[in-house]
Amino acid sequence: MQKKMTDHGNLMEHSISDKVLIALRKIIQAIDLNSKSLVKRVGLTGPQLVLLHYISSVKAISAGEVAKNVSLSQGTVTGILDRMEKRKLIVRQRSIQDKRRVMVQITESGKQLLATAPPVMQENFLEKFNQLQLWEQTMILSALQHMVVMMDAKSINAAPFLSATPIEVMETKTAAKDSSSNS
Amino acid sequence: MQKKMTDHGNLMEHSISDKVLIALRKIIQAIDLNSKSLVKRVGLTGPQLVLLHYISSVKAISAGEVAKNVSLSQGTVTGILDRMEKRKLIVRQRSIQDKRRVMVQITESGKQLLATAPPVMQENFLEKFNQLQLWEQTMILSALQHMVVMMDAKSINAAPFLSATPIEVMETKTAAKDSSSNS
DNA sequence: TGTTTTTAATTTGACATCAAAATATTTTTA
DNA sequence: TAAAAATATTTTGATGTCAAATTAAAAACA
Repeated sequence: MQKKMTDHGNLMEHSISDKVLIALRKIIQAIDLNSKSLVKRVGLTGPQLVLLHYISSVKAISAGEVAKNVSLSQGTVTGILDRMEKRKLIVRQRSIQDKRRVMVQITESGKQLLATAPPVMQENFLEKFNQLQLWEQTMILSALQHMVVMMDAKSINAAPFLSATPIEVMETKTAAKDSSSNS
Repeated sequence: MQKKMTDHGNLMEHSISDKVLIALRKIIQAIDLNSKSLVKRVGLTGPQLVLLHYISSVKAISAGEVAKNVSLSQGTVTGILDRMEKRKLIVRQRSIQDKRRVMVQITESGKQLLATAPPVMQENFLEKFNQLQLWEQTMILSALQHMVVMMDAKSINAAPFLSATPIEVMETKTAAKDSSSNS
């Protein structure tokens, strides 16, 4: 009666892996909630903010590069850019050298909005996290990274949530057959 | 010139908290990818599978209870149920005692599908996780739970991803008043 | 009894997300 | 040069997600 069945409380015994997944789910929802709250506070969703940050960190970049660097699919990025363009936070312009490409740039009003925007991640979280002892931070990180490995998340090359990590414009030479793309 | 900081003080190089967030993102994407791969393998998405598991574990349950127990919003559940009903994996039926409520039940073909379905979470992950030493599992769990607290995830009461943990209709709990819903 | 409030579910509208298909434009090849 | 292959983006179609609005019914109230 205590092991596999719940008599009437929802307190059935979860296995550790169950608990892990529950925690994971809560984290995911927290992130999602934060994105929704961002909309109200800034009028931008989390993903939009991530993209905008990234775009603002380089002078001009192609849509595909953006997608790669924030690790979203091209189609997803197209949609997000659409919305941001409609609101004049960014501009798109076909490249003249290569008319397949679409270059993206942040606008003045995009910059302004960005200036007033909170970090992508909950300030709340960052504050608390940064107050932890270094060993604690490290432990959490390593636990998460262990999770990543176990979940066999492909090499997703995810960009961070909050800081717009450039990756350096690289507009000069993307072509050719660069063979050394290992990491 | 690349070593500077952004306006908001975010480091260009990844801080630990950045890395935490990157890891988190990868985990989220892994979960999502798994859901997408489920569709191909079983024809059900992750959320659908979670719901179906849950529904199969009780004789009949209202849509709202389902939502509560898998911690999704009512509207979300309505949509998922719509799709599953269309595919005859479940049936919906208005309660006679209380015509606001909609009772949900799994069908035979739902059961059959479920029987062939893999766990909601990557088998891959579970296998690896369960091979870990207990202390390692515990450490990971506690790290995640620490994250949850820091993210101030409201009490979400999330149901586990994979095991359809009943919660057993909990009729006695909710209201002390009406006791005439014997089913 | 009738009115108000509460509750359950669905609808609506907005967003994110992906794979796959469709377009447009190089680049490569024959 | 013309045809084929590769690349960059957008579209399409399906799903999930939520809050807020709506609809229906029950409960509380006066």
